[in-house]
Amino acid sequence: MPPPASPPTFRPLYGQIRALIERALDAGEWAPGQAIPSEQDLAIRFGVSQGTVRKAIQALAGDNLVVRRQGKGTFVATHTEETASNFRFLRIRRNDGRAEYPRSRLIDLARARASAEIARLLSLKTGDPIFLLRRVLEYGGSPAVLDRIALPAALFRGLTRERCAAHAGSMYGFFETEFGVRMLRADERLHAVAADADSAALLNVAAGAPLLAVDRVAYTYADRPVEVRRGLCATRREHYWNTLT
Amino acid sequence: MPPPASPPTFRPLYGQIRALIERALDAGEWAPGQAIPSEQDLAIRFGVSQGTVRKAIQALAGDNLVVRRQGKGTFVATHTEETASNFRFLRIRRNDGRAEYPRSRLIDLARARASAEIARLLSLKTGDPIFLLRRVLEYGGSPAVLDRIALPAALFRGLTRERCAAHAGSMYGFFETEFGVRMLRADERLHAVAADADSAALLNVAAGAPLLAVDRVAYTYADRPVEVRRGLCATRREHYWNTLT
DNA sequence: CAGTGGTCTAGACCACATC
DNA sequence: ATGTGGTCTAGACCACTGG
Repeated sequence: MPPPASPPTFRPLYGQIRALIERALDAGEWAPGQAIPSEQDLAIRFGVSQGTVRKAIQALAGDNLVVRRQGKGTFVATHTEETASNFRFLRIRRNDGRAEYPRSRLIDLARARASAEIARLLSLKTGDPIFLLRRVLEYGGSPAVLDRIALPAALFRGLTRERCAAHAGSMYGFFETEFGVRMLRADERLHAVAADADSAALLNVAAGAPLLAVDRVAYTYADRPVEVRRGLCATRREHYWNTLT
Repeated sequence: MPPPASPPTFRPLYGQIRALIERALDAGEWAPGQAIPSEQDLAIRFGVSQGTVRKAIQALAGDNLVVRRQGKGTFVATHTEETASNFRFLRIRRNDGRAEYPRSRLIDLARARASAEIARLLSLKTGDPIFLLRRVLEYGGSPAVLDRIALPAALFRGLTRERCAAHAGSMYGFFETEFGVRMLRADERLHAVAADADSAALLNVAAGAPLLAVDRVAYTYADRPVEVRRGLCATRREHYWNTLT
């Protein structure tokens, strides 16, 4: 008979170093977009070899928590760059293949209290204060996506319609810069639904038209959930893309 | 003035080794599910160090072309295992979270000629012979997905309704075992559409009901396209899931 | 027990960016 | 010239598997 399933206590050194660096990132020791110390410096700091630090950093880079640039250094990942990292989590593209980032238009912003469902997804208690905001993404002036976004009020103190509307780029860049909330990962579930009258008007489609509903929960460090959103996408000129491996 | 943009000719050694191993995989030197030679053996064969072979193999493992198992060896990836690898490319899950693999039911199978669109996607010429098949995926006896699948006839000689219906598991396991065609990667584009009468009947929904349309092109080694399919999913009890990083 | 992949280290050198 | 990350090597040892 086999032994009674001894716990898998083994944890490689580079995994522990990775956790230490990740904790430092979470604590804000280095700002988004800024360089973290060199491999050599971190090796001295943690008392391990450079190769072990390298494996730790490469694991972090694999999860997009940092970005490595040969000859320059390793940088804390950010949503605020001019490049594709700005819209890292945007899976909506134009059908014709034209590379174009959408324009965001705020519809409304309100304080509210978390429903049981929202509370569960955000690890809050039912009735905890949240923000609810709606916005539309437009491609070439035409509305394509209507997002309803729920945020824990505790993490977004001072969020106002004005500050929100003033920001041109991506939502997550805004969250990162203004509130220090960094989105690292998100889970999505997609359904096909019929447009209700309200959404249909905002998306400029007929009521009842088929829409792509994208339900997302976004997480920051240590898998703490910090956003729940539902996006409704009119897939006339746009689509949701994905690659399977 | 800077030099006129010399071509980036640098290619790391482990990348070249990776390409050599990949070519051997493509040539069928080792069968799916079987072990490839050990790192040490491959290092001798290619005249490089074990560490370089390791990096090459880890790159292949990262793309799911092989699977590494500590203490056992490195194995050619397969779609025919009892585990999750059987339905590696299936992104449809039940809403209630119950882990359940669907049952596949063949609707029909026909020879046809590639349309311009299909030919383009499969790198064929318009009019080249293809197979067109339709099947339904059922969860707990209820139809959830209707797939229309186009395959180049040249790669699937001898495909018949009987052989197709006889196979219980995943489509790609069937393709791998019976025709030696290994699906390695796929691109998907999702739209929301209204159900036509035919699809609605097969999916047991009302005509005009919103459906999730999943358009997929699947590739084998060297990015050769070998399948085009459109899946129509009634997302009542199921959804399409994705993780963003 | 032997064989496999996994970890850790140390050193040398390469490619890239900046000064 | 210097400092960064990237590659390549060599060797030692660890964790896991199966005979």
